[in-house]
Amino acid sequence: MSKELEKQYNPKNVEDRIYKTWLDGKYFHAERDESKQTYTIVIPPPNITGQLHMGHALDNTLQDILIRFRRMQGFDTLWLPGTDHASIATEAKIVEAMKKEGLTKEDLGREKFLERAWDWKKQYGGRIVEQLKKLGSSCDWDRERFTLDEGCNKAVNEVFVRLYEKDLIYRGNRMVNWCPFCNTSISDAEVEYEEKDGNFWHLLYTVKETGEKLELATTRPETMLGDTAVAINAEDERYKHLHGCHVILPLLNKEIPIVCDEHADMTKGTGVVKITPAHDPNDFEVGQRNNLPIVRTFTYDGRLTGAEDKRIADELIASGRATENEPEVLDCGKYAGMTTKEARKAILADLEAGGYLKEVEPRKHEVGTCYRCHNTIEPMVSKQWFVRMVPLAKPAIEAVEKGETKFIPERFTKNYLNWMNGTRDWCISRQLWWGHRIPAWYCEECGKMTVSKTNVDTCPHCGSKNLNQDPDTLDTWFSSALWPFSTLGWPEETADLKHYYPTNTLVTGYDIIGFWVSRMIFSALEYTGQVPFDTVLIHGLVRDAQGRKMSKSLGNGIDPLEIIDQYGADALRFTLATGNSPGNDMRFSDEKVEASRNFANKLWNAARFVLMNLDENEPAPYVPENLAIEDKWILSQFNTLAKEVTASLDKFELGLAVQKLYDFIWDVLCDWYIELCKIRLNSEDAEKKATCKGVLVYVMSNTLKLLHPFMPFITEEIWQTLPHAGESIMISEWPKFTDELVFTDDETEMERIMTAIKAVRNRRAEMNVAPSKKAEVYVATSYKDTFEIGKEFFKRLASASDVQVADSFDIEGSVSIVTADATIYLPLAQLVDFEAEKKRLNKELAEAEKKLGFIENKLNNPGFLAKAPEAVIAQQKEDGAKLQEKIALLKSSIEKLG
RNA sequence: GGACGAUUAGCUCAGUUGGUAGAGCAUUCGCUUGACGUGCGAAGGGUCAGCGGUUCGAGUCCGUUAUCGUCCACCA
Repeated sequence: MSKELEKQYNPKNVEDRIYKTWLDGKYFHAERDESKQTYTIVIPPPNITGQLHMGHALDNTLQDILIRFRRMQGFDTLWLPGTDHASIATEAKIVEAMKKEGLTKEDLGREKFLERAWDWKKQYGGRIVEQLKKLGSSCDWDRERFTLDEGCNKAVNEVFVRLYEKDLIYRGNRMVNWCPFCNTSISDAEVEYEEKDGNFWHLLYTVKETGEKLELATTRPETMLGDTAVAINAEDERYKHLHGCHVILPLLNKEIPIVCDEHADMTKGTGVVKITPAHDPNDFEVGQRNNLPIVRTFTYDGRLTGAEDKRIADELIASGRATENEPEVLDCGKYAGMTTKEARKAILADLEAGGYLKEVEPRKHEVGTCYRCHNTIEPMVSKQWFVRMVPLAKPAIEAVEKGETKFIPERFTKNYLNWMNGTRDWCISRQLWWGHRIPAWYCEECGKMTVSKTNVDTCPHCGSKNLNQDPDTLDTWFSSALWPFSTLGWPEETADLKHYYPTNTLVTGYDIIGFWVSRMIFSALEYTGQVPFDTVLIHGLVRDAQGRKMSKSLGNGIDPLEIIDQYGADALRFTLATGNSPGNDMRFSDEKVEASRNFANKLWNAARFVLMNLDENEPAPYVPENLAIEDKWILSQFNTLAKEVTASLDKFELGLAVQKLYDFIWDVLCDWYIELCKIRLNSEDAEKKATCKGVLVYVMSNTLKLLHPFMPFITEEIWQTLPHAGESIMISEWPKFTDELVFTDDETEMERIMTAIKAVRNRRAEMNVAPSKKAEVYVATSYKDTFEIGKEFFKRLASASDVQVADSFDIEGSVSIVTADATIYLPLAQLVDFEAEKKRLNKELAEAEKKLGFIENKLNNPGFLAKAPEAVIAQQKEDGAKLQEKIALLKSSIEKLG
């Protein structure tokens, strides 16, 4: 025995050590090799605020499987890692930490705040990277990037300026989603709608000209101070007499017009809508169409505006520097300074007191909330930067329609196209400090704006030095959108960019197709003229055992690191890869990980068995001429496995690939081949022993290779102890299907023996015969040669004391077992109830005849014969013939019983 | 309101060119079998949600209904 393994696999003794050898060997590092085909994946950069969760574990397991597979296949592979600065999440964390010291952002100032943020990044930003390593991720860490590093920042500025110059980025007062809690605008994609209980408040506005009361409903009465019109539909017969009239806005006693607009739907409510252009997206549009003033009544921190707010706005307007759609601001008087919630209460009370509140109708409705803090979003007109989406979306839609980028599974294409087709201009400015600062400068002298890739200290319009850079930063997704090429050096024409771009596969969850995938695609097309990747592999969510989404608030998250600690990274990876089909959610449970751990242990012990049987100066490769039937059988099976696993991986069917490996290793290799090997290994025949060992080593080490992408640690550990050439399994050659290992006839013969053995075991178990009670076995068959070879197998695997093979036997009072190829007699007469035996055989006969009838029906069907493929017909004929043989044998057995 | 997904053994899920169904766990029976009890051998258990259609043949394709779920949508 040359080497010894422990009786149980202990991942803790293995994983960190192995990972270090991979790092030391530089196997993850991509060296550009022009002679090879490239395979590139860029990691979806995890947030630096993040801790590894199951979603990351799944996402990175899938990526690592693909990368390891292609690497072994000989591709020049690059898996490029990195992290995302996560502007809003990180900033919130830091603000929170400062709060404990009694500090605010403003106390510190921008520069000091950013210092803190970078310190925080240094301290915690690497945490998730270390956690990815625990999983076994084979990323090229030498190329690790950060969305806020110098290169990415350069790319961001380049893109911003180019888009600005093409008028695809603009600044203006538009309706945005404002989070008063995070104190920033967020994009449409970042709004989550939640159903909440609310009311329709039916209000009465008096018509100035006629004195009648006009009824209208609103879900947000607190916005009424900002109403600058009410709208009716021009076709609405009920209100035709009011065209051109006005209403008196309650509480303010302000006269506002009644306008006709398509937005007013005659079929809903009373057909009258109040219009608040500053605080409702629809109303903003109505205001635009009807030239209504925009009156802002909310501050950016979610309170009602007062005298000071009005003064600032008035000053701006007076200065002449206000831009298009600059809102006026109302001094809300007694309501000033109230939160919107307080204001709702106060305003409703006053409306009621004034007789303006007709009715309160309870109603559930969808309320927009901030994806981060889940507070209610206030729609607000605000001056922000936007990306003009329509011209950018068009090529991105076409590229996917043409199949330049494919989604797997295919159905997500529709999801993507819907998103792209419906998308509105993208609000990209954020009132945050942690992020890419907008490269625009405003001149205090002439008021003009300059957009530039580099710092501007002199105004190009007037020569003034009195310039201020825009204080806002860009949406985090703006930099992530450039990730596939900014990380490779773009806008420089770097060697990496030329070699590895466009990338191949993007692996991500369906939840960020809109946020991220779509933006990468249109960005890549715009700046690089190519799609960023050819395939998007979409996976689902990992849910808990009850099927609930894992979340912090529920506290039902399962920590992948704890699972790794308890069961090993391989078991975790195997669990995530197995039984999981693309795009579908999966449930995660300890039982599943246990099953994976058991599988690892099974493999480990199979390897132990092989090693126990090798001695110092072996291994010699097997000699093909000496191969036994079971050798040819396993080699042929392995050969098929290699073909199928490769095909499955090519098609991104990782779950199927892993299932095939599991079945092969457990059911074929361990349960049959290793058991059969014991016969020769325990014999004294040196040549047979050598052949057996040679085949064992061959099959074991090549199977390990196929399994390696899924379970990298254990396969490496075992492979290193087996005879091997090369430094590491992860850079060894991927097994290929080969004609030399096709042994169809031997497989067929082997199946005959196996079927018979299973039938004997089955009978013995039914009759409760202890395995220790050996019995003679008589095999009556026309395949005498085959069963002669199989004699020893029966002894080993079917508790046979001795085996006789002949054309037929005439044995009284024995159990008979019928397969398609043989009738087997067990002389266990004393255990047999012959009546029961007869019944059993008759039952079997009936089943066989039923099956045969079904097949014959098919074969007598002219339609089937004419249209079914030949292979299917041949198969049916063969099955039919087998059944006929079996039926004949059953009949004769029954006869013998009398 | 739209789109998509799920519905297969008690539970969790596979099933990819349409040929009457598989795994793991659970259950039952048996096993000190010299790799492994994180194991070995065996068994039971399914009109593949309902209905209709295409087809020689449908879990698989089409239509429809039901239940559950997800995403998207400006409905006062």
